[in-house]
Amino acid sequence: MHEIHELINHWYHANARTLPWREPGASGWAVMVSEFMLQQTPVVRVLPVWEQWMQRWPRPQDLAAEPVSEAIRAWGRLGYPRRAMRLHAAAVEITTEHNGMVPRTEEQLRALPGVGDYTAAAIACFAFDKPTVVVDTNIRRVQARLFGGAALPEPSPRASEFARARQVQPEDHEAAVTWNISVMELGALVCTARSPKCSQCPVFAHCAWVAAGQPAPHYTPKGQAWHGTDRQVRGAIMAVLRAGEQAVDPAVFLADLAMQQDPVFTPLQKLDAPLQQRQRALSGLLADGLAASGDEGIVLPS
DNA sequence: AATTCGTGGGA
DNA sequence: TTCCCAAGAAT
Repeated sequence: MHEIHELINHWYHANARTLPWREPGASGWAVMVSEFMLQQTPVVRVLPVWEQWMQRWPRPQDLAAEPVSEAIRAWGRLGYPRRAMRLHAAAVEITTEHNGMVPRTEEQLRALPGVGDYTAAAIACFAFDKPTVVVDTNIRRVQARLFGGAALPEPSPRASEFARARQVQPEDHEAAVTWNISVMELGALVCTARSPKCSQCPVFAHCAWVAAGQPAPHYTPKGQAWHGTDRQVRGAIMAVLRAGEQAVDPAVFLADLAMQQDPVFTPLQKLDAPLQQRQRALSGLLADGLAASGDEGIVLPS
């Protein structure tokens, strides 16, 4: 095990990507913002948005001083805009409850909106050098192969995976901190979900999956439906709200009106969704706080 | 515990 | 073109 630790940590030092939130001077807030944006979103798409975000709101209190609508707009097309809402709420909480300082312990981080087990462990480790047990989709996949001999991890995270992750963690504090990011990076760059680059793997000779002859997955991942879903409609509505400067008449969202020539409405015009679904999607957004009812129509929440 | 929640690039 | 899926969280 000790040899595997050294091989992967050494591989990381030689092959890690240069990312702004990994720079030595990166603040806890910088890491936290990156972790929110990286939840289910690839690095390459996060990079430009993160840069703008940090430029505009270099501290939690800078974001907290603005309405949620600004956070949702600045989130752009990263997807899952509720993350922008939660990041803003977390910034407010940090400002009011933590004196503007991003908490350093997993427990305090975990209590913030939008921070689950993974994100709490990740921030504590990457920003504050705590030897936490970080378990993300990359780490789950690497460990499923390397130690479990399986092609893929279980469809959803299990307690046994967390237990194994803790079990294989280096004892040394500094080695453990590096291990978290190293295994994650290995999963992102080499031990990928589709067509892993085993020829480049530093622990090829130790891999249980390779030793087993690289068996196929014992299940087939179920795809994520998109066309015709409420999410698609919600996305179109949010795109209109983000792009527009003023309130939008609810009727515009709910009916196939001959909408203005304004290109702002093209996401809706390209939509082929029945009235009932539009209604449901809009209601959902209002209920989630991603949209609000203003005097003159639907607006981003203030 | 199973679902829901955006988006877009690559295979 | 269609399908996969990417540093998850909340319910």
